[in-house]
Amino acid sequence: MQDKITQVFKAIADPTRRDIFHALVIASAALSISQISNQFDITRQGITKHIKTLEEAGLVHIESKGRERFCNVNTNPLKELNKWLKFYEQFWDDSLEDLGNYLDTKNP
Amino acid sequence: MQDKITQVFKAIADPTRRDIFHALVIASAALSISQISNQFDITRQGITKHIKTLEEAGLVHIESKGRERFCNVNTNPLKELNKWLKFYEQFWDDSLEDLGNYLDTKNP
DNA sequence: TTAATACGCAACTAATTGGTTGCTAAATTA
DNA sequence: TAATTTAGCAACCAATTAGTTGCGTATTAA
Repeated sequence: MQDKITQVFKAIADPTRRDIFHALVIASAALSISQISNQFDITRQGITKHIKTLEEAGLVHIESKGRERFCNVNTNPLKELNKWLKFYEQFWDDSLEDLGNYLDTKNP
Repeated sequence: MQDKITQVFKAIADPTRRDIFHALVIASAALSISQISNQFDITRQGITKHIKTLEEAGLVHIESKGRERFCNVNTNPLKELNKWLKFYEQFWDDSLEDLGNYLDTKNP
């Protein structure tokens, strides 16, 4: 099994999954599998597989209600990616504004 | 062909490539293919393939000198990932994350 | 009670991935 | 000049991925 951060990176490395994830975030409500697949050109089963990947990365949490399964989004695992990126931020060659932001986070 | 941000996400989604990338960053000098492969347990050809992926994502730039090929790292493409994450930052929930950490320590 | 809906599971496929070995060519060193 | 080092290329392989179709089952609606 891969480590957590790899799971999250791989989950969002796929453009379709990023789209599903985004759809869930802007919906600001739990969406059923069918509701999601209606928005995409791939089959419901294809969506289910993507959802499972997102779920395993902790980006989606599923709640069953009757015959439906509602997908709740959770953006928190993205914090790990942010933390990973943070280290390399110091090597970006950038404008003074961004350097300022960096120094602010270093010296709050 | 995939779009740029997908290329960058996929490049760093692989743990070996993250390690190679990290090795290049902390080396703060260009490393040859052999110098890199000496640090890993996979073959030189394996490393070459990973380097190519990183190169196509813009995270590595190669400079030939004699029979050697030196890999220069470039962290700038990571800015795109940061920008992508930025949008979802507003949905992060600090208390839930703390609860998650708490549960992790309770159930390791 | 029957029909429709929402979904999971399994099997299958084609393409991609991460890795290997074997070979060749160019550049450097002895 | 001969041997060694650095590296690319091609072929191959096993595992994974992104997607499909077909079918069975539970839940809801008519």
